[in-house]
Amino acid sequence: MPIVIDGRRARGDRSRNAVLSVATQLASTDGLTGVSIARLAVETSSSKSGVAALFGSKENLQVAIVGEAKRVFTDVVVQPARTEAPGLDRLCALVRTWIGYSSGRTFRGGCFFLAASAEFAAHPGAVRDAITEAMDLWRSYLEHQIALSIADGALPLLDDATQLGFELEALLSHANAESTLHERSEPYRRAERAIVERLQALGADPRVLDRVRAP
Amino acid sequence: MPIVIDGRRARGDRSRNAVLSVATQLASTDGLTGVSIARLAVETSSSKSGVAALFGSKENLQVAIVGEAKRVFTDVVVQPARTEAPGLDRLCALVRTWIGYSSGRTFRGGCFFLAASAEFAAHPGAVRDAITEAMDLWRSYLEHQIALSIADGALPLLDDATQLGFELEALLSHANAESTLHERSEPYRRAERAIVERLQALGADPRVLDRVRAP
DNA sequence: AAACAGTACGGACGGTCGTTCTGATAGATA
DNA sequence: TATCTATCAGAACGACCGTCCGTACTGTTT
Repeated sequence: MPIVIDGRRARGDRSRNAVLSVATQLASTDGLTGVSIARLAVETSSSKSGVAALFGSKENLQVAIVGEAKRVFTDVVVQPARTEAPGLDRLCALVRTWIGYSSGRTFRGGCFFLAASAEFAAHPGAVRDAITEAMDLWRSYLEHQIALSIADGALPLLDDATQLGFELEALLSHANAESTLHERSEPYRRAERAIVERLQALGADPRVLDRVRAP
Repeated sequence: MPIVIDGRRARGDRSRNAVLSVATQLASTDGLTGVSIARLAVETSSSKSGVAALFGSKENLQVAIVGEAKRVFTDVVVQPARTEAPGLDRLCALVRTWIGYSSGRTFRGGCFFLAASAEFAAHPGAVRDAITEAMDLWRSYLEHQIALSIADGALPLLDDATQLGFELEALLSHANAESTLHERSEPYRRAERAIVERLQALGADPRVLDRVRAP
């Protein structure tokens, strides 16, 4: 990624980011199909053809929105957890930051990727590929921390990292779904509780609760 | 619900059902917003205004689609499980029939309600109300079977039926999401395994596995 | 037989959509 | 200075959308 010195491209990037900032929010509630170039133009006080020219096509725009959401997700969920040591500590931190990301409505409609993946599950193409690539990256990162926990002996009763990854993602995404649908925060408490009890059942330090709950 | 003897209404009901049958399939992949009256007219070889007249408005059509999906869900998931005794046996049967319903693609896009609820989570109104009502009914039925299991002493280590209901729904819906997104059936095996182990950890008869797995 | 109700059609309505073309402007390059 | 290049605005396009109107046909009710 070369540093942008071209004033024209710099201006374009500023415009693109302004549009994408609005677009990710819109897409989390109305879907990637629901966000229209015309509407983005109105909300950013620019012309429809101007917005269209910035991305070339609607599909390109959708891919760019996914990329922007991935950037935000990394900033809000992954980066803050890097202060914790790799392994179980960081795994708990990721659970904590993810719940904060979802419940704090970083995106108005809850987790962007859960909304987008449900929308595009049956629509193969560049957009779905971008979504699955981002989600696969997140899953592999989660599983890596689980694998490290096993290697550390922090989860002595677990041997299948992928299985625990599946269960954690299930609980977190269901909390997101229930919370957005019923506009309540109780589901996050239920997910927290299930995760803590599951980790304890796998032989984790009982004080794992304090690491999952927000400080 | 009076029996229809009016020939005109009977004809209308036949037309409505024909449209709804196509519409539920379409909605499970393209969303309730994505199914258009014009497209339904083409796919049912009738006129656009004819289809529109059958439902009055698009919102009414969407509510009717949810109702049709609920009917199908009851037929495919709830009814078959009624052969098993209330309590843990029926709970296991419901898990089994639900996995069959989702993995067998009763709806092309996987579970209709999970797709619809994700789409309408941020859109209050009659459609979302219909979705949540159907899902709440299913949840309460699931929780009721869990409560009966507790009362039977079949889950001696469990005291919170709602919590287990949350966990089961999380695992099942995540299997649906992963399966539709990656077009694989492995997630259902992971959900099965997690559910069986969870029930066993709560003190259920170890042979609970045979009741969850398809015969 | 007459009045009414429900289903279906063709057609037209205003609106939104994504895309494309033209031209103006600002900035980089030679 | 002259030549590209990237960002925009304006205008128009064809396609699709949901809704409404008038009309015809069928069946029910009185």
